[in-house]
Amino acid sequence: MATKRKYWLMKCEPDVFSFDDLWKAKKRTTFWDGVRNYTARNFMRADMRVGDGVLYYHSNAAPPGVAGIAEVASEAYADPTQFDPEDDHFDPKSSREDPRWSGVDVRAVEKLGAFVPLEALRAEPRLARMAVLQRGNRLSITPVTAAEWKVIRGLAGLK
DNA sequence: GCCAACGTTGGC
DNA sequence: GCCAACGTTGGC
Repeated sequence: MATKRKYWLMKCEPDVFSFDDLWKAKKRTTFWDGVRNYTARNFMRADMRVGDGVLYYHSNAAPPGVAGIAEVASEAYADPTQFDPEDDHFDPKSSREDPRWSGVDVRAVEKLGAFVPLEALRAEPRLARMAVLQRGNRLSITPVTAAEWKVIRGLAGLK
């Protein structure tokens, strides 16, 4: 039996790579590089599966919020930026034999009827326990429950 | 293993 | 630009 589909929220700064950028990308797909947090990395390595749903969230934006629907498009594999001394995400302590950091491919699958600002997420009682809304949360990748996924699709004008 | 210092995130 | 909250680092 296939593993149950899971859901995630992934943060990206739209000035760096917005949902529209992803939509316009080749195959609407990009490699999610630059994750340098062990919790987020472990989610990708251990828990993400191809086909999992992704809320594409714009952080450090005005306003911040959910900007699109995407999906996990590959298993986790080594993030090449960790090996590149010229890259901002270079990690001198990582090695090709035992890469410290991984990423996954992410594919845009659906545009929203309406952008869902953070303010609207906070205003929805059914989302009160959502991981990304908890105090002080800075994780770039957080789990989303199936119920939360459904509520947010509703807020976005999708069925 | 503790914990202070430091760097980063991200909303405002 | 500010700053609270957090994760990581490194001295001990």
